[in-house]
Amino acid sequence: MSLPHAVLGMLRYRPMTGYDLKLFFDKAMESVWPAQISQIYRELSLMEAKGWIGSHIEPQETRPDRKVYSITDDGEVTFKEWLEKFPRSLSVTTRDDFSLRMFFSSGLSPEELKFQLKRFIREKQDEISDQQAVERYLEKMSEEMGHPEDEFHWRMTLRRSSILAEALILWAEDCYEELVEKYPS
Amino acid sequence: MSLPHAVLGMLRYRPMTGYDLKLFFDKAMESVWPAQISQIYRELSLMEAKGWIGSHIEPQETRPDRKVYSITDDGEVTFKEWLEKFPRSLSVTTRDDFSLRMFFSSGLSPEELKFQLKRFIREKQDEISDQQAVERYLEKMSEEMGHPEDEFHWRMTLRRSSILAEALILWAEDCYEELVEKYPS
DNA sequence: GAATTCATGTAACTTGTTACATGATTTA
DNA sequence: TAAATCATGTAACAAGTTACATGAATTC
Repeated sequence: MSLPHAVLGMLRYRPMTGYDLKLFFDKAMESVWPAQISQIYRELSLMEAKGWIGSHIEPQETRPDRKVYSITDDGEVTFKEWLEKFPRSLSVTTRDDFSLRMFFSSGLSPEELKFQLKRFIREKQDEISDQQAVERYLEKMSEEMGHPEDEFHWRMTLRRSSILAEALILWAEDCYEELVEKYPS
Repeated sequence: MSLPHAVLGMLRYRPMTGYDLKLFFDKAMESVWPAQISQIYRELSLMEAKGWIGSHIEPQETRPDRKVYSITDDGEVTFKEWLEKFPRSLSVTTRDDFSLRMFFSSGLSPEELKFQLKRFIREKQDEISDQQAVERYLEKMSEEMGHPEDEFHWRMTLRRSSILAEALILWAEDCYEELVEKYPS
C-alpha cells in the first residue's frame, strides 16, 4: 500500500491534479513506482475520504476544469510515519517474466535463447539511455518546485536503476558466452 | 499471467501435488516467481478446468490424501507457446518500497538514512548467502528428477539474483559514502 | 487528416496477500 | 510441550491492469 504515500510525497512539494501526478510518475518515478492514471484517480478519491488530502476546482475555459489536490496536516503526519517505517528490503528479482522463461529454457533452441539474450541486452542499454531524460526532468523539477535538497535524494535513488541495468547486461553477456561455449554454432 | 506457466514448467518434470509445487516455489524459485500456497491451489483448479493438467488421488493412511497433478498434451502445447513468446524485458527496479522511501528521504535525518542503508547492505548479504542453499537444492532436484540438462539453465537464471544483490550492495555503499561526505557526523 | 496533449473519471477484470479451518505425526 | 511438517482448501481483501467514455485544442 505505497501508492498513496508516493502521492503524499509529491503533494508535499506542491498541489497537483491527478494529471500532474501522472506526469511526475511517468517521467520521474517509473523505475521506482509506476502508476496508471486510472489508479491515481481512484487513489485520490480514497485519500480525500481519509482526510489526507483536500481539493479545489480551478475552472478553465478551453480545457476541462482542473481538480487540484493538496496535502493536509493529517496527510503530512501519515506520510512522515510511513517514511520512518523502512521495510525489510525484498529481493528485487521477484516475478520477472524474462527470467522465468530462462529458467525453463532447456525446451528452447540455444540459438533462440542467444537471440533473446542479445535483445535483452539492447533493451537494457536503452533503459540506461532513458535515464538521462529522467535526470534532466528531475533537475528541472527541483528548480521549479523550490526543493533543491530533494534532488540529491532523487539522484541517489535513481542511480539504482542504472546500476541494476548495468549488472543485468553483464549477467546476460555472461550467459551468452556460456551458451556459446556449450553450444557453439 | 505467468504463475500457471511456471506450474506447467514444473509439472513437465514430474507429477506433483500443490504442496510439492509450493516447496519447489519456495526453495528454488523464490527469486524468480514467488507464490503463496493458497494461490497455487486456486490456480491448479483453474488449470484443470482449462484442461492443461489432470489429477488423481493417492490415498494415504496417516496423512491427508495426495492430489497429484500431471501435465496434459494441451498443457504441453500451452507451455511451449508461452515459452517461445519472450516478452520485452521490464525494468527490474519497479515498485520497491525501500527505494520509494529513499526517493523522499530528504524528510529524514541523514543518520537515520545511513542506518537504513547499513541494514539494507546486511540484508542483501544474507540474500547472497541464501543463494547457496538454493543451488544445493537445485542440484539435488536435477538428479532426482532426471533432467540434468535443466540444471545449466536453472543456474544461469539463478545467478541473476546474486548479481543483482551484489550490484545493490555497491549502490548502497556508494549512497552511504555520499551521505557521509555531505553530512559528516 | 491523424495523433498527441490536457483533463476528468468509471467499471470490469486479474493477480497477489492474508486470514481462517482442519488434523495427525514428527521433531526440537 | 511447542513448533514444524504434511496436506487439503475457501473467503475476503488489496492492488494493479485494461477497456471504456468524453471532447476541445494543438501539433505533426
